[in-house]
Formats: sequence, structure tokens, C-alpha cells
Amino acid sequence: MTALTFDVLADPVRRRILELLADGELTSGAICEVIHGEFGITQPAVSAALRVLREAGCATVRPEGTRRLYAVAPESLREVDDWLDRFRAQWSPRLDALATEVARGRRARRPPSDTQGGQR
Amino acid sequence: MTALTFDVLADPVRRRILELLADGELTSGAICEVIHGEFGITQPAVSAALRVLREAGCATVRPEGTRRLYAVAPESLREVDDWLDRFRAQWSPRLDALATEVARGRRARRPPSDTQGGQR
DNA sequence: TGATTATATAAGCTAGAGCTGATACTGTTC
DNA sequence: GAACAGTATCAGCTCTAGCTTATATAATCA
Repeated sequence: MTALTFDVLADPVRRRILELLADGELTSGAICEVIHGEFGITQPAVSAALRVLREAGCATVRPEGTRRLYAVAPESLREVDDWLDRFRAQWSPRLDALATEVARGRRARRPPSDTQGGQR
Repeated sequence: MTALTFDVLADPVRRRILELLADGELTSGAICEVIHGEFGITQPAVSAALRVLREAGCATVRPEGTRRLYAVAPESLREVDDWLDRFRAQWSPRLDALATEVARGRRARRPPSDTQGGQR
């Protein structure tokens, strides 16, 4: 499932949507408005982006009347964060003991990430 | 430049190469061998992946005789890590004060990430 | 119930990513 | 300097992601 999340993040529109959702729930319409303003793409294109986010488990939807409220599903992003763990040592060579402890504790608490490749 | 790194990470072969490099330098040939074994793709395809990694600033090369030694360039991955910052609050709602301090300190020490979308 | 608003889906097009086989380049060795 | 090993590039192909226009679906309101 990790792979799916990485795919999701490759698209700037999808990334931007996640950024918007980081501040809280938004309706499809509200997202369309912003994205259309910034990227110039139409409503169906935004709707498709939202579908990808949903199906990859990066966003959740909740109907409210005729609208749909989208929210970020942070667990998916956490997988990316976990994948990055193996490189952290290299960009923070002088991480103090305490921070290391915190980081290691977090990692230890979750199952090993899907790290391996696969056939194409 | 963040965008480029996200693109890089979308490909499983490129991700796998970075994983291999996380343990230290490797020659193009060694990488080819592993990747060919795992994904079944040919040398030119691996070479192309390495080129993408280079050009996106995710890997560096160093010639040694007739071979080329590749290494990961962790700064690029750090940009991804920084982008994730905005979601961390949501997956660690009970982060204790100290860890929060560490995280905030790290974020504060680096320039604001390229967070905005752009035209397509 | 018919009109309206909010959102999703369908059909069709296009650009580009990623692959292969062939070949060029560069450094080493005899 | 010829042959070879290691790596990169080229030409050409195919497949898919993402776009648009048009349309379907679903909830609300008059």
C-alpha cells in the first residue's frame, strides 16, 4: 500500500489537495474552487484526483446533504514517513540521544513497512 | 525542487535503488544486478533510473576507474520529510512535549518548503 | 414533481514515462 | 593500440495517467 501513496504524492494537484485538507475538512466544491484557481483544471479533473486520493486511502469522504466533505487520512502519509526512516541517520548525523530515542520509539511501535520492490 | 523528488519516489525501481544506497555507495553494475534480479529489467532501464535520480538531485556519482559509484543525496529526501511536517500533528496527537520541541526545532531550522502548486 | 445544485462517471484524446535492442563512449589491460 | 569491461545514450515502441466535454446521479427546494 505504500507504493500507492507514493504514486499519489507524485501529482502536484493531489499534493496540493492534501495540503488543503491538512487544515481540516473541505467540500469537494471548495477544493475544486481552489484547485481550479491555482492549476486551471476543470471540476471532473479535480473529482478524479479526489477519487485517486480516496482509493489510495489518503483521504476519506463523508456525505453531508448534497455535498461531500473530504478529510486527510494521515496513516497513509505515515507510511512514507516510515520509509524515510532509513535515511534520517544521514541528514541528522548529530541527532541528540533523546531525539533518537523518540524516533526509534515511534518506529518500533509500528509494523515493518513494505519495503520491497515487485515485478512490473 | 521538491516536486522532482516526489516524482522520483513514485517509481518502485527508483525507490528500491535509494533503499540500496541507504546502506552505502554502490557501483552502477551492482545496482543493475540487484534490480535486474528483482524487477527483471535490463541495464539501460536501470541506467535511465540512475540518471533520473542524479538529475533530480537524489543521488550523486563518483567515477572510480571504469566504474561509477552512486550514493544517496539525503537532502532531497529531507524535503519530503519537511513536507510531511504539516500532517505529523494528526498521526501523533499525543506527542509528548519534548518530542514536539525536537520536531519544531528541526522544522524551524530550515527554510520554508516549496509548498505551492503551479500551472501545468 | 420539476428545477436546481453538488458531485461523480463516461468516452475519447494526447503527451510522456519507461521499456528494449543496438550502439557509443571511456578507462583498463595485455 | 587493440580488445575488453563497465556504463551511458539513442531510436523506436507501447501503455497509461490525466485532461476535456458531455452526461448521469443524488440530494434539496419550491
